Amino acid sequence: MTQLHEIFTNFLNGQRIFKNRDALSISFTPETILHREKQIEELGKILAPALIGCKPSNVFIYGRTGTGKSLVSMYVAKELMKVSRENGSNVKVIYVNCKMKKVTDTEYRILAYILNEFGEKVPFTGLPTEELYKRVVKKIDEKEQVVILILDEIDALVEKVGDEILYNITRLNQELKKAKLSIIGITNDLHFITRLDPRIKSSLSEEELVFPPYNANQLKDILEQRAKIAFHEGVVDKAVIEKCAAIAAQEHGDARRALDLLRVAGEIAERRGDKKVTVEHVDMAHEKIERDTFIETIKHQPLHSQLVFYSILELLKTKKEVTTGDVIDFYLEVCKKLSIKPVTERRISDLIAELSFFGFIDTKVVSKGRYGRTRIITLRISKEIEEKIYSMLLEKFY
DNA sequence: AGTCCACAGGAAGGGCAGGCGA
DNA sequence: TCGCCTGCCCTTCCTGTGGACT
Repeated sequence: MTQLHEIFTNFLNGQRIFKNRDALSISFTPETILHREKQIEELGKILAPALIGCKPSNVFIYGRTGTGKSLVSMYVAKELMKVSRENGSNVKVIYVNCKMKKVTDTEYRILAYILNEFGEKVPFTGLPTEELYKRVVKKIDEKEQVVILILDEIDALVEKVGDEILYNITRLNQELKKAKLSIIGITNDLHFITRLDPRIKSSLSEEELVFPPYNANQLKDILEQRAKIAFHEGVVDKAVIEKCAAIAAQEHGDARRALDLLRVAGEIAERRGDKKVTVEHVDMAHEKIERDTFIETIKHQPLHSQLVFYSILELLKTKKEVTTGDVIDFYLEVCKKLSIKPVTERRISDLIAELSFFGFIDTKVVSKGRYGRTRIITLRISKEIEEKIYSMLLEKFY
C-alpha cells in the first residue's frame, strides 16, 4: 500500500518534469528549424517551380543520421503544400520511409504505399509489379498536378532490391501527360550515389544538398529550443543541456542522439521522483542508452557469435587479455559441453572481427615471432555492461 | 638469411529458411 | 500454391605476414 502510494506520489512529482515529452521525439517538427536555414532555403528554391505547375529538379540529399534531413524535407514539403493550397495550385507530397519493414521495403510495397496515399487500395501481393506502375501513372496523371515523392533512407531500399527501382521511378515522368513527378532521395550513406548506375545517378541527382553534422554549440541551441517545450520551467540546468550536446557532438553531431539523451535523462529523473534533471541523470542516461544498445545487439547476434563472446568474457575473468587461439580452445570446450556443433576456425575469426566492429572488444594483431601471429583481445565495454551481458548469456546457455 | 609458427583474412561457393510475386 | 530468389550463416581452400628462433 505504502509502496504504491510512493509510486503514485513520485509520478505526480514527475509530472513537474515533463510538460510535453513529444518535443524530444524524432517525429516532432518545431516551429523554427535551427541551423538549417541554408538547406531550407536551397530546397525551397529548388521546389518552388512546383507552385506554377513546373517540374522541380530531382534532389538528392545526404548527411549523417540526426542532421535534420528528414525534418527539413518534411518541413519544406508541408510549407509548399500550404502555399499551394493558398494560391490554388496543385502540389502533392508523398513521403515514404523506405526502411519500414513489411510496408515499404520492396518495389511492390512502395508502389502499393504510393497508391494508398492516393486513396487506392491494392492487394498486398498478387498483381504484377508492371501493373502497379501503370496504376501509379494513371493515378498521378488524373489531373494537372505536381507530385513530389520523398524517398527517405533510399539506400536501404537499393541495398535490398537493387537500383533498378530508381530507374523505373525516374522514368515514370516520361509517361505522364498532365502531371509531373519529382523525386527527393534521402540517404545517410555518403558514398551511396557513387555506387549508382550512371544513368540513374544523373537523373536522380539533378540537384544535391549536403547536411553537415551539427557542432556542440548548434546542438546546444537545438536542445534548448526543445527543452523549453518539453520540460517545465527551471527543471533543466544549463549544464545538463551542455553535457547532452557535448556527448552527441562527440558522436558525429547526431541531434537525434542528443534529444534521446535529454529525454532519457528526464525520464530517469521522473522515475526517481527527483524535481530537477541533473548532470548525473545525463550520465545515467548515457550509460543506459549504451547498455541497451549493446544488449540488444548481442541478443540479435547468431548463436555462435554469442558463444564466442561468452568464451571471451569467461576467459577475461582470469586473464587480462586473450588471443584468438585461447578463444577457439575455450569455445570448442563450451560447444562440447552443450553438444552444439562448432563452426570452423575461419568463421570464429570473422565472428571475433564482428564483435570488434560492434565495439564489444578491442583487437590488435600482434606477431609473437616464432610463436605466430594472433589477435590480442581486450574488453571495451564497462564492467556493468559486461556483467549484464555475461549473466544474460550464462542464463541462455546453462 | 632463412624458416616457420599461428594465425589473419580474401575468394568462392554451399545450403537452408523465409520471403516474394505470379 | 509453388517455383524462384535472396540473405544469412557457414565451409573450404587458399595466400599473406611479423618477427623470434636457428
